[in-house]
Amino acid sequence: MGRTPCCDSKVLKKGPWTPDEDKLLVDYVQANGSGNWRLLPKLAGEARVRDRWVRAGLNRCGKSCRLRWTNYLRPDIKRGPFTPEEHKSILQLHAIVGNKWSMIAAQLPGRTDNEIKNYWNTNVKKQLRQGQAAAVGEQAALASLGGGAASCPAARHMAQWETARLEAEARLSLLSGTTSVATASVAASSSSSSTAAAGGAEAPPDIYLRLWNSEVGDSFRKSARSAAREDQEPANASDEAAPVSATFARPGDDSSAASNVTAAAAADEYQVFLDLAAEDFELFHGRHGGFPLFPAVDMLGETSLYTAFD
DNA sequence: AAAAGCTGCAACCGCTCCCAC
DNA sequence: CGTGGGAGCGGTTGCAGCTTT
Repeated sequence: MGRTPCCDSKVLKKGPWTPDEDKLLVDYVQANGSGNWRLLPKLAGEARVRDRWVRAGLNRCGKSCRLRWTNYLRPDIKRGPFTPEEHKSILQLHAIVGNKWSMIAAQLPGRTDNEIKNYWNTNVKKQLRQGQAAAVGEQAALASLGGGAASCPAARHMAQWETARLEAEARLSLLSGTTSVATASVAASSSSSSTAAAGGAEAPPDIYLRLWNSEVGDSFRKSARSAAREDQEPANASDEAAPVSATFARPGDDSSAASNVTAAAAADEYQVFLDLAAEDFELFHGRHGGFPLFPAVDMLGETSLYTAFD
């Protein structure tokens, strides 16, 4: 597009940061706050000059400064291995939002998106691969014995989650383009645009739509919006329809909708979700017994969506 | 003991989104 | 309304440390 580069890569330093550079960056951010990353290297250097320090300042791209600060130098970053609770949360959240690492990180205090991304790409994916390999071996063995089709619980689980998530997104998108999502998703789930899931006025709401209106969904929505934009957004429900996957700011998301769900019901739904994730956690730790096919969904009486995996 | 292979993580790259003009 | 620039995000890479042979 002919856009000018954000920095001169021939002049600016790349590669690992030195302790001196770290200190320059930390000193500057602590004194002036983060933001304006493009000017930060120059300003940080000038501050040093005024203080009569010898070094010439940060010879780094502002982008690199932002990355170093947010992923490594920020004082509230938690170091060390992920706890089982964090692991569980990552599985849950990834099932809902996919590779939206920043959104997942927003739910895990002290963890950065980069850290979670690395954790996913190394640990979780590795476990998934191992599960698939084990399933292939198991399937071959069973086939040689004339047994039935075997399956990898982990692989099936991921496919199920992903499919369900995509379906929920699709339904949300459809709903956002037609009528009030709040009414459709929370009150009765009887919208015709979600007939595949609900199938009738008496059918229970889709679990993801219900989840969306629980505290988890609320938390996501909060993290997805900047404070500034929240101030500017009108309180009514006439927002333009937007893709759910892009913003997680579901149109028509207002308090009247939330009022249709009692606090107790919301807590119950959240617990159902957590219980389901607890199954996942055991599964990823080598329990290759029977795989529960969306027990939470079954509890809600909605099974038709997911039977294709059987 | 040394070389080869593997793993995990920090950092970079390129793209998209958002906002100011 | 269109355009340019800044900020942020996700994907990818490179390297240091560890393990295996």
